[in-house]
Amino acid sequence: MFDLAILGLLRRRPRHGYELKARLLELGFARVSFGSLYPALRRLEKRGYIEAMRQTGRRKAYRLTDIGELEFARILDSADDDEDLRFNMRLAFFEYLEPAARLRSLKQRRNHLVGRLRTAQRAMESTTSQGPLDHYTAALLQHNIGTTESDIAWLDQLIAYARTEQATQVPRTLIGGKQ
Amino acid sequence: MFDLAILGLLRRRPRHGYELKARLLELGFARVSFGSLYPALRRLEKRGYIEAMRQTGRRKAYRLTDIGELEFARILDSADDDEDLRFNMRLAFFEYLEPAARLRSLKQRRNHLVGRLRTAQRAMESTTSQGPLDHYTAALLQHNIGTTESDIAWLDQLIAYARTEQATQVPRTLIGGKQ
DNA sequence: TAAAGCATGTAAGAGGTTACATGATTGG
DNA sequence: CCAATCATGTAACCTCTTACATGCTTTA
Repeated sequence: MFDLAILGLLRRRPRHGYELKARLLELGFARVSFGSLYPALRRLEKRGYIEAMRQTGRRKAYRLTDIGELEFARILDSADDDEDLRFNMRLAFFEYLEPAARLRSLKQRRNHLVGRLRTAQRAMESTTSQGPLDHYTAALLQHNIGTTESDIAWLDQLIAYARTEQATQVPRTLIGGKQ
Repeated sequence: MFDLAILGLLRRRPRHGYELKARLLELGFARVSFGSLYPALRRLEKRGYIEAMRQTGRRKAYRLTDIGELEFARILDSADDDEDLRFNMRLAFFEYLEPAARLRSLKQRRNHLVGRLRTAQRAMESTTSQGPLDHYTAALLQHNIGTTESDIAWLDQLIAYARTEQATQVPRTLIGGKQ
């Protein structure tokens, strides 16, 4: 789960485990325990994606290897729109994705959320039709709908931005230079 | 993870596994696979919290036992504010919690979110101060702050509602009947 | 009667959680 | 020098995921 986050943070510069945890917290990934972080680091090291470099004292900084960079690019580009946290992690490293891939990724996520919104709305209708809901269940369903709508609106902003990025880029080919 | 949800849905009435999945989807818990649902059902059965009652054909409906109801109450009342999904699940079954416990639970969750908001704001400041962020990371941090603020506002509404519930209740004791 | 959808189940493997254990470094 | 914090690590347990396998029931 943290593979993407770890590789992404190490891509910026080498860091040790304890520091990684602080960065992850900043990015909004609260529940990261050392019991999962350190095993994850060793797993990634065993697979050759990262390399340990002893630092002062007990510290053990890791740096991203070449195949680690490839693996990072692979995970970053693989569609994974079902889980919110996973999408957010990918977004945190969007700078390493090329503009066209960004746009594709954002659109896919949007589609997914639209589907989720429909599900939520249908749930609201069907449960309401068979008798009045208790206040808290109704509040939850309504909140599900509201947050999904607001997430879609947010994505629309990101999509609009991504489009301008593409438009300002020099086209790779002279054909199909659609702005 | 689904224990609370399964027990809560079975508390309303007996259901079979396949149906449980549909109800869970309605409540907004999208990622529930049969590979986790059926083992969970047998786990709960082994512990005596639910009982199977064969239905037509292959169907196997489960009903909540007495100790299952106790276990449900225990999980429902245990604080668990760190994970969003878990809190939402508890909220979906708030009707089975007594008003005082609801209010306590909502306040705890609010406190937790306020802490998360502070973390997010500090992250925004500290990362901004050391050079400009790339657009998407900045958008993510800003979005973290925004959704947390909006969740707090939502909780404030729920807390206000919970207070009126308490106020309209007949006080259990004549002493301390603070409205 | 064949296809699609309903319904349950198992096995292997990956990965997370909690709890425990240890050692280094810094500040009062 | 003691406490707090930094820093890493292990082990047992649990649960989830994916993939596979099976059989029933409805409807076209």
